Amino acid sequence: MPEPTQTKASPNNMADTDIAIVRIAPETSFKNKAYEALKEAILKMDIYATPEPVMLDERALSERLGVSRTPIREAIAMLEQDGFVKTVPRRGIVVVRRTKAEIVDMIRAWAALESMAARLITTTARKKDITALRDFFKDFGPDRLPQDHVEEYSKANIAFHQALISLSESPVLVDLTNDLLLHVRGYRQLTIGRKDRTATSLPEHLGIIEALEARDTELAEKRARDHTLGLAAYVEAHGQELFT
Amino acid sequence: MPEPTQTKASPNNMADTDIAIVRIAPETSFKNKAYEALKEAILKMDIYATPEPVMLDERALSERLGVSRTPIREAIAMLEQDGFVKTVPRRGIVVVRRTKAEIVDMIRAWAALESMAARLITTTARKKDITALRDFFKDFGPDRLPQDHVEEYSKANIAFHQALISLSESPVLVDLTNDLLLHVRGYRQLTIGRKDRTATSLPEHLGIIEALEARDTELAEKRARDHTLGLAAYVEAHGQELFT
DNA sequence: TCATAGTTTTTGGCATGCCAAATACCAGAA
DNA sequence: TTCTGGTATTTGGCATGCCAAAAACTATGA
Repeated sequence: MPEPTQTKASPNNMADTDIAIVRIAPETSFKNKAYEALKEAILKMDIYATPEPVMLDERALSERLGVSRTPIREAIAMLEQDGFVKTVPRRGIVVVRRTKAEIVDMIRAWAALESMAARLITTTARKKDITALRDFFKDFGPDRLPQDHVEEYSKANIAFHQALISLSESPVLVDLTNDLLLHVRGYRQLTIGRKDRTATSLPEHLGIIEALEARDTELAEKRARDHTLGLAAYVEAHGQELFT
Repeated sequence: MPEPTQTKASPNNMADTDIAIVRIAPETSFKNKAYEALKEAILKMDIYATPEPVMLDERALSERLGVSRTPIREAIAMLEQDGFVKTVPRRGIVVVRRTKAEIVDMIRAWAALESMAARLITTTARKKDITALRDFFKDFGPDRLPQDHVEEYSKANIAFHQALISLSESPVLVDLTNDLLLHVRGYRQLTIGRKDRTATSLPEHLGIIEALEARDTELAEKRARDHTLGLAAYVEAHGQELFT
């Protein structure tokens, strides 16, 4: 379960000279530093490139990061909760590889969460915030097609989806989808062949925005859901060769 | 992110005398035992009963469980990933209390996932499995009203929802909702005043089942969503006095 | 009595070292 | 050369002990 993303400042009213002293920087521990470092490293590496499973070594990592094994082990335990690694007792720590079915499954869950976000947005978000979603695609149009700038469009795409979810004002939806995205994105071959999907993507995005602006709850929900379910179907249909 | 629930037996074909030797019991480590024990303890305690935050002590726990602090700390790190506890550097480990807004938010996410499950079920589940969902409520009817046996109905209720999600054959949906349920259930005052909601619950459940049987994807999704969103609205409206 | 400086205690963070299981490696026999 | 038994090595699991920050406590003085 995700943490609430916020770090609420305690509203305790002290004396009159209350200068919003929140509490000095928690100086992130080695454990957390190791967690972040390992997580980033895992997301950066291309897990699906090699047929052999990717292994991690506690001692090597501790040496690499300049800390003892203890904080490393705690970080590994956290990553295992996230589902990024799996430690096998006297064998080693292996970076988890997702099957196509699992990726598709995750995208479906993502679709569920995003459609709920769309639903909430129609009832609470401000008009200007909704309209601002168009800016993510302002560099694309009939004269500058997304399919001709796949990499760039891909970034705008992800930014759009994250901004969309954020508009729901729901920390749980935000955190859950971010977690899912991390897993799905790790499967970067998703980029391959995305070209033929990119063409339909932009109009669908705009359709979602329009429904949101119209405060059409049911339509916005449906469009958001179908759009992401479309991706799931695409991966399911065109992804087999990408998994060993 | 949740682990896939399965523990797939490796299908490596050895010699001819392959007697399905799967791999001796992994003998769960102290770390995992501690994790399970602490998790259960946290879920069992009534966090919202006292106004003071509930604290945990590493040393006390290690003594209590008869292990050293190391596996305890690793278990704590895992629980922190789950969002059950929060360790504050030189202060202690505090069991996280959810605000009403957070609980409502979680229920909404749950609604999203469950409606997607309903959607999937209409296209893949077997008729007999869907019909079997009625069994959870076979002990209730016009002559034996749910609101007269709230405790019993509550258990049937949860069992029904979990069985429903399972029918989706989606490990991700199952794991995510289970995680959410653990947090929501911890807020056990949810039981209070549930009596007036129980009356409408049963018909709604049956309505969901009917839509599933009719393979009406849209209707099943809508009914599942609205049912759980109804709970969210209920908590939002009637739950303020339950949070300090 | 109350404020304050100084001391002790508590508490999580972390380094170290040993253990046993699993594996890799190697020499000797067939 | 190949199989086999045994030994060295690797690897995660865990116990221990010390450290510094923060809190609790105490003695001192106005």
